[in-house]
Amino acid sequence: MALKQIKPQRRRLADEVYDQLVEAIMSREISIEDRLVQEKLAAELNISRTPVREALMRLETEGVLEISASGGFRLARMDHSEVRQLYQARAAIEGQAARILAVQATPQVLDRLRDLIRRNENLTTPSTRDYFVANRCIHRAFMVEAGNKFLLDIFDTIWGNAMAFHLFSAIENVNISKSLGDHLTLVDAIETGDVTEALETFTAHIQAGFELQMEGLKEAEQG
Amino acid sequence: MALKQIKPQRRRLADEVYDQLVEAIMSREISIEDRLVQEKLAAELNISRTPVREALMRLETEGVLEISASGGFRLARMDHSEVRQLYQARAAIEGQAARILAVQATPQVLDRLRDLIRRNENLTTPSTRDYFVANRCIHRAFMVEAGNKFLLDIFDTIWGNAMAFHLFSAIENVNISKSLGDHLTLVDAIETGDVTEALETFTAHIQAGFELQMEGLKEAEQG
DNA sequence: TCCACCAATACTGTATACAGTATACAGTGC
DNA sequence: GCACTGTATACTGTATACAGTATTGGTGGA
Repeated sequence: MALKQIKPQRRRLADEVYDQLVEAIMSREISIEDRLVQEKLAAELNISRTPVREALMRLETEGVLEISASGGFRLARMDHSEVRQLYQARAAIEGQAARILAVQATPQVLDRLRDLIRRNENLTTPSTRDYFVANRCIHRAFMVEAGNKFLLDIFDTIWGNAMAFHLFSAIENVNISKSLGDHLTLVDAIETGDVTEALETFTAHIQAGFELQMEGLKEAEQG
Repeated sequence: MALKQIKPQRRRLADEVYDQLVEAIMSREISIEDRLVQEKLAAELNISRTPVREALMRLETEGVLEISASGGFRLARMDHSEVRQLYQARAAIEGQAARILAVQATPQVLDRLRDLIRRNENLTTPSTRDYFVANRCIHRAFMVEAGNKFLLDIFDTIWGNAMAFHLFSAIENVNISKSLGDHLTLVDAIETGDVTEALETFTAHIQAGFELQMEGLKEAEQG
């Protein structure tokens, strides 16, 4: 008898709320001036306040939401300095993964990465949202292959933050394909086995993304 | 008029519970085989289950606790591989801070750091706990001076994890003072202004801490 | 018009109650 | 004695009720 194992993770309502909120944020259904109030959301979802509260507080500790002065939560906003800081944190985490991979990556790992990159860079119907997802998928793969669960956790938190602000290649004003064609060279840098080379290549890639981002932000402000 | 903004941070019971749990973990009042059950804790603290639940779940997402199979939470266990991963994450974060400081640190910043290090390395009654606290205080100062709130957040999470396992110089079997005398050289490395030099010095320092840690773990297992 | 003060309300934090699920355990048949 | 099954128990997840506090809005007085 070979039955599939039933999902061991009991899915809680709070998780469901969390996912729905993330989805709503990414699809811009929740805007910067919306106020998210526990009672309202609970009524809308037809559940009690308890799981809603939990989801909201989780998003708050992750930095996606912040408490509004007049009660409730709203999308945290990020100024230029914070965007820079976020990219610095990204560089720290992903750069370290690159160092690790430079030392330990096997040919099989490199193949897997190249394969995944080709599949994800080959978008037929590219919306900005698709770009963001593909970009995250590619970068996440490096983290997974590096095999460090703490780095992976931090990565997810950072990109969760970025998601809230449509950062990391999700700004419309930028020609995103510029930054999305570059990922195979990252694998090449890892393949050299040179730790510093790998780090510098990743850092440069992320730095380039940062500059594109800042351009986009400036244009968005002027336009 | 330039008054400091009063922090309107309402202190909630969940925060209190959280702090008490952290304190209890650090002072080893909670051991690895203890099971933390919401109802029991709530009764002990004479409050309701709600804030207890919140504190426990916070510690769980931080990786300090894990859900026990038979219900309740218990201290998460960390094997050698995970300890290594944690140190890798540390190196990523603190190494990046070092790179930032190498670029932007002013003489005033360097002075402040040296001053704080001298005060903290000068322990008169050194318990292992004191060492841990002093060590964290020193390393945290670098993060604060780097001025990146994301890196600081991640730092706190990582050291929160370490706290749970008495890691990062809190193992008794190791001659801790070896690693606690080294911090002024970190400032020197930053002062050179050489980004790579700063990174490498920090990485080496953390690597040395890791090796001390592993020695301690091995001795603890054999003894 | 502006400010002060008071009432209404909006929202959160905490307690408690209820229901569902998993674990432990004892009883029954063999 | 052993395997299995039903039942009690333990614990969590969710709902709801209650209380306190901050914000809003309005009213009266200068």
